[in-house]
Amino acid sequence: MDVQIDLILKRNQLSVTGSRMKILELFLESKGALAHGDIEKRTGEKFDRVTVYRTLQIFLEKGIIHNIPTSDNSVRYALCTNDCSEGHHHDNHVHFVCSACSNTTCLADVMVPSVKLPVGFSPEESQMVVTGICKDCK
Amino acid sequence: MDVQIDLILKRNQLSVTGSRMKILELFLESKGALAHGDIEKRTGEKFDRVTVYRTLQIFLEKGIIHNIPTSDNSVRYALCTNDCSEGHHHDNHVHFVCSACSNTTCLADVMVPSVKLPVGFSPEESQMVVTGICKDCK
DNA sequence: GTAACTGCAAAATATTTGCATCCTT
DNA sequence: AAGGATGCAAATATTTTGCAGTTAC
Repeated sequence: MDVQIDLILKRNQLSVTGSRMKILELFLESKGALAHGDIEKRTGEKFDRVTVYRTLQIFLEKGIIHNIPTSDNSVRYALCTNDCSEGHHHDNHVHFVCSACSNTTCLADVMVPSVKLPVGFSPEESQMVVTGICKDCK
Repeated sequence: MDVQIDLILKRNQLSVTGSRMKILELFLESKGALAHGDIEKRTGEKFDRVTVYRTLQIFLEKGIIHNIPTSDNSVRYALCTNDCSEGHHHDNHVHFVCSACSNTTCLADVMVPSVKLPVGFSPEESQMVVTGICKDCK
């Protein structure tokens, strides 16, 4: 059991339970984003589907993970960077979706550029998704 | 009945039917993006749910509409600009999602900036979504 | 007239809710 | 011990599929 996992959960006033540790571990060790289905598969079908839903839900609320935009109808989640706090996310890097393997990668070093909006629009958050071929499918 | 609607359908080798005309009309008159649910509501519940699914599906295939990324789990569609052709979309403007009214607006004049990707990644398409307060909710 | 489109029924999936039980604190 | 988390069952919601009847061309 990783100390880091323990810490993250406690910092967010969450009980440290098996499913939460396991799911959080998954996020920590996977570079990219996970869909609900990925989690069910990769945890080895150990948890109830409902538990996964509820765990993702509460991680989202606590700001441990955020969901990233996708064009298909899948919902994907990724770990927030350290400075995310409850209800206030700062995940300003670009996400890359591979059209071959359909994995989503966080390009942590590529910041989302800011754009000039028409008058009347006030931005709160920007997200950017680039589709293409990732380095593993090259 | 609008000539434009007729033209768009014929140009894409689609039969001109009531539901297609109506749904296409909805897209033409709404500035922003529509979710499946919006379409069911705004057409006045006239069409079968399945027809809406199938119509969106074929519009998507033909390149009449494209889907835009969202962070919540909704799937939204917007009209393609004129130069979209089958399987090859050029919809390079930014989309704006209002966190108050939750409408999605196409910012046709704001292009998606290009970013430099890490080595190994080849981009095919970029999409950008800005969340905030739109000019109507100001 | 023929091929394509629609609507209905139903299947397959996905998500949410309630509640009794179990586990963390 | 108490409150929260889990798992099961079941209620909802969403999307897909098959097929017979209807419509556009």
